[in-house]
Amino acid sequence: MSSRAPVIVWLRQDLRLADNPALTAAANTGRPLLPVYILDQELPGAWTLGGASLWWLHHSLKRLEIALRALGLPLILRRGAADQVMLDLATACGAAMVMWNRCYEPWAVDRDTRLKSQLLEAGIAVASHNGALLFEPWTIRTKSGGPYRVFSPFWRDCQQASPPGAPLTAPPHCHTLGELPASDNLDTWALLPSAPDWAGGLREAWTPGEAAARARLAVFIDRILDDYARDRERPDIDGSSRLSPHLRFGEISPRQIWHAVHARLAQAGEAAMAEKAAAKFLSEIGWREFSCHLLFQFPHLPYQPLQPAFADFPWESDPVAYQRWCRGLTGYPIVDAGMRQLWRTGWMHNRARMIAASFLVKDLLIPWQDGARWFWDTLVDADLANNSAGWQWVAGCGADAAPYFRIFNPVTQGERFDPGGHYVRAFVPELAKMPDKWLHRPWEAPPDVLAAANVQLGETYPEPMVDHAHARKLALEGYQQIKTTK
DNA sequence: TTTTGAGTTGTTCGA
DNA sequence: GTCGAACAACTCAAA
Repeated sequence: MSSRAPVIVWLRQDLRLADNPALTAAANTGRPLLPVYILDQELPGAWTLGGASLWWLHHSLKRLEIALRALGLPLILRRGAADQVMLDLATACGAAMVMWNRCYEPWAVDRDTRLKSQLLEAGIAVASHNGALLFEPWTIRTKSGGPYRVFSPFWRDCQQASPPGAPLTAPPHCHTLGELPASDNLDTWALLPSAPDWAGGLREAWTPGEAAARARLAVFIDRILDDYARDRERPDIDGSSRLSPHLRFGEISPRQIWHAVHARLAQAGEAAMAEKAAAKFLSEIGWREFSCHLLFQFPHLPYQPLQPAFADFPWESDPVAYQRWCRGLTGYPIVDAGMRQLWRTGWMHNRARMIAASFLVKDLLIPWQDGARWFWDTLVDADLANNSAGWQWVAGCGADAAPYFRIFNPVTQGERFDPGGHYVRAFVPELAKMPDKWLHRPWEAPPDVLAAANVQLGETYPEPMVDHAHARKLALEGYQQIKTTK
C-alpha cells in the first residue's frame, strides 16, 4: 500500500476537531486525510434524526466544514446506507485505513461490526476509538462482572477507575488527496425547514458548532457552575450547562468537560461550595455515561421497560390527549411552558422535562414510549440513550427508577421551581398578566383576578385537562395492578 | 448462598 | 405555616 493511500476519518457523532481521537490518530499516520460524513436516513427502527436534530446537524456540519478547511482538509458528504456508502467510498479511493469514534446505539454497533469485517476483507485497515465517553461500557462492571443497574455504585466505580486522560488538541495543518472524491453539497440535503420555516426559535436560542460549544463551556464554568447545585433546578434561571446538544453531536467531549471542571477546581482551591457544585455537575455527566452504558448493555432500552412487570401496565390510548400534551395545551401552566419551550427552541429544561414527562405517563397514563418519540422528534439534543433512560426513569420502569408513588404535582412543582413565574410567562404568554399567586393554578383564581389578567379559561387558555388529584389515584391503582399480577 | 444496606430529582396527611 | 412520617416493598451490589 503506497503511503499516498488516504486514511478516511468517518465523522458521526463527533463533529469537532479538538479531542477527536480518530482524527488525531489519522493525522498521526502522516497519510492524506479524508474526513467523511454520511447522512443515513435508512436506519432500521426509524430512529433517524428528527426535525430539530436535522436543523442542528446542518449548522454543525457547516461549521465543521469551515474548521476543516482551515486545516487544509475537505469534508466529503455522502448520503445513503452508511456501511455500504463507506465501503464503496473506501474501495473507490483506495483507502489504506478507515478510522472512527465509536457509537453505542444497537444498530450502530451492528453496522460498525459488519462494516469492519467487510473493510478488513477488502484489505482496508480499521481502527475505532473512544471519543464519546469517559469510560467504555465494558470497563465498568460490578464485582460479579455484570453491568450496573444502579447509578450510585456505578458512578462510585467510575470515579475509582483511572481518570480520563487529558483531552487532545486539534491536529495541525494536514494534507489530503490531490483529487478528491465527489461530495454532496450540504444545501441539497435540505436539512433546514422551509415552508414553513419553524426554526426561528432555534436560531434565537442556539449556536451550533465546536466554537460555540467551547464558548458555552467557558461561560458555564466561569459564571454558572458555582451555583449549579442550587440553580440547576430552576427553569426560569440560566443555571444549567445547556451543553446537551453540543454533547449530542460531539461538538464537545465529556473529557474536555471533565478536565475543564477539574481545572476550575484546582484554581478554586479548597472552596467547599465549588467542590460540591462541581461534583453535582460531573454526576450529571455521569448520568449521561450511565444511560449510554445501559443502552449498550440492554439494547431493548428504547422499546421495552427495564423492569418486565411494567409490560403489563394498563396504559391508555388517547390520541387527543396526547396531542394536547404535545402542543402544550394541558391546562397546567408549568407543563405547557415546558412543552412549548421544546416546540419553540428544540430544548426543554431538565426540571420541566421531568414534570412534563410525569404528567404524560402518570396523569394521562399514556405510554412513556410515546413521549420519548415526541422528544426524539423535537429535541436538538435527542440522544437515544439519554432519552430512553430518562423516560423509563420517570415512568418508574427504568434503572434506579423513582418509586411508583412518586408522582409530580404540577402545581407544587411550578410554585417551587418557577416561583416568580418567569418561565411560564415566557412560554405561555396568554397567562402573562396572571399574578404569581394564581399563575400555576389559574382555574382556582377568583373571577375578577382572571378578568383583570384577560384570561378566559376554556377560551384564551385551557381548563386543566385532568384533575391531578384524581389522576394520581388512577395512576397508583395502575401501579398496584402490575404489582399484584406479578 | 445468604444477608445486609442502600437507593437523583415527591407528595400528602396529620400533628 | 412547618415538620416528620408514611407511602410499600423490591432490587441491586457487596460482603
